[in-house]
Amino acid sequence: MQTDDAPEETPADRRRSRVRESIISAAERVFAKEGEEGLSIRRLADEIDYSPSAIYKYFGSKEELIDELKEAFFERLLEKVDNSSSADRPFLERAKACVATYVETAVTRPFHYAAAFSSIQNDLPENGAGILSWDGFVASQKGQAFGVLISMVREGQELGVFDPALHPVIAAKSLWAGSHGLAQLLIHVPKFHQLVPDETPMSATDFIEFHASLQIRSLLKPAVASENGDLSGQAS
Amino acid sequence: MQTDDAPEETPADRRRSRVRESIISAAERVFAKEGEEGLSIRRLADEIDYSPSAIYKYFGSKEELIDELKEAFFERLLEKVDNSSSADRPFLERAKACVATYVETAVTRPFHYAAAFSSIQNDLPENGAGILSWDGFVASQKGQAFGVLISMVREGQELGVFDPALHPVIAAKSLWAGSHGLAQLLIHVPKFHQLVPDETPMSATDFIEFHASLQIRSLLKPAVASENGDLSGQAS
DNA sequence: TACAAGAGTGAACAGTGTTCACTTTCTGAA
DNA sequence: TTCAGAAAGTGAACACTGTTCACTCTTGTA
Repeated sequence: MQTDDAPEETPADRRRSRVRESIISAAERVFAKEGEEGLSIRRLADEIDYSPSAIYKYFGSKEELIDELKEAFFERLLEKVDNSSSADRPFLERAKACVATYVETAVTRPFHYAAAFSSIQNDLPENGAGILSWDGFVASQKGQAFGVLISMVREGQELGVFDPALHPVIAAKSLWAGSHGLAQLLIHVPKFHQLVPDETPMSATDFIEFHASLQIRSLLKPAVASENGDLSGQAS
Repeated sequence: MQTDDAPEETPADRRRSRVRESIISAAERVFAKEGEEGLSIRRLADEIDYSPSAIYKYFGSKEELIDELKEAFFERLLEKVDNSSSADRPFLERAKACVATYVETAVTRPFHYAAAFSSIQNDLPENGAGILSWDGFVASQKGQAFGVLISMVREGQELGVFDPALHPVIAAKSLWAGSHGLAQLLIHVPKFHQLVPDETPMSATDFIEFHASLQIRSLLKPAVASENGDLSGQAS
């Protein structure tokens, strides 16, 4: 971002961004495998043959570095979800794929996804308006991915398959909650998807598919609900 | 637990468990307000007027201490959910209340709830059978709360309101994912529940209620789906 | 009263993120 | 080409963290 809009790019600039990139890619490698716990500045410095303090010439803090990893991840996530929602298929299939893709991508990089929802900021009661406005939110990567969901709900309503009584934004939030929850449980509860008493194990993909179906079903116009069958909950 | 089944309780025992309790309660106080980040052994020692190393005479590690806080929290959570699901009300109301209570209780102690789902253990591919068996899972506090959901789904099916085609365990997992997701988003996304473009803010409680309704609706037998109306998504 | 078990302590270890004075390297203008 | 100044890079240090360990002191028991 800061290299593109610069009118001139000197060799020093290129050198700098190359070092910066090497830090990022080393961080990405370690973080994807071991998460925030395994990623220490000293270790990172070791891997790229610099001193720990050198890293602070490129990133203000460890948090800033990790934020960049998370943002890049959410960019990929948004892209994938966006693609899956704009494919050339029947609407209900696309809707399901949209939710499923979100969960699948999240699970691909568990540490990235989990870290993005790890910090708790207790909102100060003084700033009554709230730190996070709607506009600020939709501008973020998270918000953009959320925006895809909203338009999906709207489309479903226009097509007459989704319940028109639902507020699109609020329904989308429910959808997001459901997808987020499944992703989190798959990430944090070891064998979540194949956790059953009797011997009918299910693949993660099948479970994601099933969950997506259930979620979409909850939004259907009551009249058409019966037309969307096949939710036996068994792997096909 | 270890004090009750002891045949004799000497004054030393009482003294010991009193100190232990003071550690726990100080930890609880700090953790509830500031989470894992604010809770350091040295600070805890300061608050109870002991040396840091003294704490290790009572708890093997910081993690062990926090685990106890989390377990106590999940005990409360289970109790509340259990109560709400066994109240004397129409089934669909109870079902909704069950989900809503889970989310509300989780949000009450955000740090406890978030911490319970914060560690990622990459399951080693060698132990193919999986670390977490079904039996081991239902024995845990999390598993017990999950068990309540399963019986709720079963009851709904027996009453003929829930889709009999659904596998109760798998449907319950979807339900859990949805509830968990909402709780997490309410905790981690600052103004999640009142995040709307136009001027129709919603209270957290109302949103939880709405989400619970949607979730229950996804399980309804297709035929009766139309009987359960009023999901406009607006605060009442 | 003597002895052993337990409670409690202070110092230390190994680790963390971060800062800062310092040297080295590079670059652009005189 | 020279030279000032800005970057790049460094090592030592600071203030933390969880944890351990040899040590003292208190307590209960034989």
